[in-house]
Amino acid sequence: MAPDRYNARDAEARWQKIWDERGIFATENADPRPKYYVLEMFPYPSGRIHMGHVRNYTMGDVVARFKRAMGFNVLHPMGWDAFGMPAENAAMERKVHPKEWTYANIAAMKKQLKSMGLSLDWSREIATCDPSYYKHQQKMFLDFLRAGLVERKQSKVNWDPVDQTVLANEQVIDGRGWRSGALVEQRELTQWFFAITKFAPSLLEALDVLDRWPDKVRLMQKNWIGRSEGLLVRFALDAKTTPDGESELEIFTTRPDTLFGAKFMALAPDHPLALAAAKKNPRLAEFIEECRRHGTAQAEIDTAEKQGFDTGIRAIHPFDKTWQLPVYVANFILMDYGTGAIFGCPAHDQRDLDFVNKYGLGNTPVVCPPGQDPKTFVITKTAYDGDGTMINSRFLDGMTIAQAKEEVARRLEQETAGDRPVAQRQINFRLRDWGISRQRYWGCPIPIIHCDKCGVVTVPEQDLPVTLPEDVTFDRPGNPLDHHPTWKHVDCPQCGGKARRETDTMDTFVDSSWYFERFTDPWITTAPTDRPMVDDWMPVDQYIGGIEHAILHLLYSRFFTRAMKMTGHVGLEEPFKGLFTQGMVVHETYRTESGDWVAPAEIKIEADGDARRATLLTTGEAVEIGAIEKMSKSKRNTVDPDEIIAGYGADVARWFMLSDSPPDRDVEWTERGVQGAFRFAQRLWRLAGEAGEVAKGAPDARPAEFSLTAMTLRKATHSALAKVTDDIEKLHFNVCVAAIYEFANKLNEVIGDLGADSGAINGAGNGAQSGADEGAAITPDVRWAMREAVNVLVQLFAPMMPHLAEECWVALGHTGLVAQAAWPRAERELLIEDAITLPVQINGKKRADVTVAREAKNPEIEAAVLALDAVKKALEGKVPKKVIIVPGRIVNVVA
RNA sequence: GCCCGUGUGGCGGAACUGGUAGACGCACACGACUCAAAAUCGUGCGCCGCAAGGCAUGGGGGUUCGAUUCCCUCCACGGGCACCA
Repeated sequence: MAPDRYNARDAEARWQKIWDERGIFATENADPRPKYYVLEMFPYPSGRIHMGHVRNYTMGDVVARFKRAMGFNVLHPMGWDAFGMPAENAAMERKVHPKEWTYANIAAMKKQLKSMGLSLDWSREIATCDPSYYKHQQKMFLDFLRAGLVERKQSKVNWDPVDQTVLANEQVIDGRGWRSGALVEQRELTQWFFAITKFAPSLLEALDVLDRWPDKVRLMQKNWIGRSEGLLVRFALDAKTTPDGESELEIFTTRPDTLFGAKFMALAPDHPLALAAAKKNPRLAEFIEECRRHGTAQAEIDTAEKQGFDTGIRAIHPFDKTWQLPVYVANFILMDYGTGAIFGCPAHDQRDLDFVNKYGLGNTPVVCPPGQDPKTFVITKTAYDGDGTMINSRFLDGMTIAQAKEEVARRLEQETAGDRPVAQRQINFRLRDWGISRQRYWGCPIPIIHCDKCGVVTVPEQDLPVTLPEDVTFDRPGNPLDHHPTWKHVDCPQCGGKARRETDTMDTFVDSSWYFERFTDPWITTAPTDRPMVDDWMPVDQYIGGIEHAILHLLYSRFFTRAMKMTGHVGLEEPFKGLFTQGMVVHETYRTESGDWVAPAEIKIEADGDARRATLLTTGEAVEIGAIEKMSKSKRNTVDPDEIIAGYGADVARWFMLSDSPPDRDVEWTERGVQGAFRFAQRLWRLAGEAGEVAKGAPDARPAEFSLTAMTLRKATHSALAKVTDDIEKLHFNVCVAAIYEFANKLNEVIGDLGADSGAINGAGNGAQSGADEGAAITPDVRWAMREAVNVLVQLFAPMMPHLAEECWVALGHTGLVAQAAWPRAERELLIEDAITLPVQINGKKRADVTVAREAKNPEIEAAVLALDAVKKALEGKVPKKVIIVPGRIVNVVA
């Protein structure tokens, strides 16, 4: 007899050890079964897992265990996104080496992950900070460079003058460095870039093919890539007015139709023509300097007024040589989009309108909204950007916008200036090249050497990896690689003369852009990937992670895979076939009267009628229960996975994570909910024991006939099985959980009914001889159906609560592991009933039910329905106007 | 400002392609067991109403025999982008 209570702590450690010893989750590359690659976004080794990890990895583990049971060769690996700033910060604050800190964290987190009972293949574990990993990344950098996918160019960056480093936009808070608090400067720096824009069309178009990605993420990427179709137009300049006799200005526009509404031209402050003009005009130079100071701080952009400076330069309208337009430098023109110059049509662009209203340049509407009288249509404060008919536009008048765009493009393409056409069609993207240079130590070194004679020289491949020096110091600001006394001083591989290593390292997003490909064969030392292996395993069938990576990580990975294809390292372009973005784990917040945040573990909550009261455990002081928010250290509303696992067990934590909310929405972690999950785990344990008793002595062979009780059981079994099978596939874990509860309730009910005959359950323990007497209520077919039911029950929850499932599996007399058992097949034909009960509506409101044979024809059903008292009463003897019968669904009588 | 999403009992949520709204869980109430508590088991639980019945999926309108589901409009909350020409 199994014990009454399930001891999670004991069982979980035991089963984890058994899985580990038998190596059942290590995946063979040479396996004839169909492959399935499930991957959760690998963690940054901060030192401790948090509840978000628990949720993420539980979901992936359910998929992995389910697919394994379905007969797939499942790849489910884990690794560490191990480079990054926190390690350097720890080095500065605690005088511990980044490497030491990182590996200690990895060890601690690995232990925690193991305690969750995840079915991971640890033999493929990788850490991106390991030279055996980043060596290949350096190799690919060189391959990309040869393929023209890496560029070195000047770019504006956020520069922290105190820490002497580049900051990402996210690290600039209110114009100040997040660590130093220093005012951030805009600096022009020479940086390494990946030419992601070369793939912009492909990255955009392929989004349509990613039909197993959330629409939301596809849309976000689409907007981020930002394609727009337009016309590149060369405006002639009045050379008398230009600083150095420049004769033309090229602009990009998506609205060539509005050319006759032009009132001015505008240049970005960094535009070459603006800079040339500034050399001869100190006041303009001052204006440009002013624009630069305002840079990228977002709050400023929000409120910044449109400002301009008339350069005195005059442009000539492409359709009218006598029409001159003033050329301004304006603070709202971006140098790195289009050509950094525009023509302004104030009537149909809000920014341009704001601008002319400030400088008194006027506006002329050229698109008249439908139903408006062109004679009276005026624009004052609000630009019109809708559809309409062209007006005030000479040969374009009367056309639609689309016709006018086409006509302008056609005419200007034919016209030439010099020997080139005045205009050409162009597609522009918002996407920028990916700057990967970071002035940091704890990252992948860029394998480049700078030689005064030879210039930029690549590190020869036989010299890879370029490893990080270990003897570095963090006692002063700036890049420790740059400070290192010897590391950067090398001989030039080309001329042998004195040269310097590149001291910038790569953005950590590079590290995470191909780890999923490395997992397919992390052992190969001669290349980043083993082509047959990577081609077999990729793409990742199901990738699971947070929505916060919807753009950067996922876009970079899509780029990187394309670049790897181009350089021969993989055979595909899209790395992730299915993507799932899970919601966050949120928790109530608590604060004392003095306003201090208090952790959930420090308080006690009591029911007070319908309300709840919280008090501080230590002092009994009243605590206010606040909003439900994302778990964060600052609000102190975190719950430590370790404590939950120690107290309730990993299975309970996993179950609760899956049970309450749909996986793509936020889930609220509550003590009540965890206790509910704990109670259910105990209930399953008892239920498996009781059901096992009933199932004892069940015949091996499937009975030819099933009694009503047995059929009830079988229907419940296969209904639950069908539902859970379908819903795991769709990742609707919360619905699976509900179906398992429902099935467990049903099983419990049947056992209760059987148990009503005292002694029945245990009476027929040894089959035929005693079956005749006291065991009369429990016939062999019922025992057989019960055995089927309880086996299925255990298998259904096995992906979610794998330890408890193994424990039950043994108690049911199985010798193998449930983790290795094949998923049972749902006999869906059992779910088809002979007689069906249809709801009967009268005028769309449900009034009765009618039970008819499954194959009953419509006239029969109609007759049965019209014979119902409720229907007769409603019709009051009249003939119904209409009777609608939806087969197998519903009947609606229209009176 | 532009784009997108969400809105169902006290709470989390379910509902296939337009077909019985509220599965399942939590909370709550009552009962059983117990000296007692916990655990467990049973019953009830959208709102109004004694009942018959009526009203209910953010508000208003529409399409339909029938709308949580489709369309229009308004409101609230959440997310993304943010001077992209």
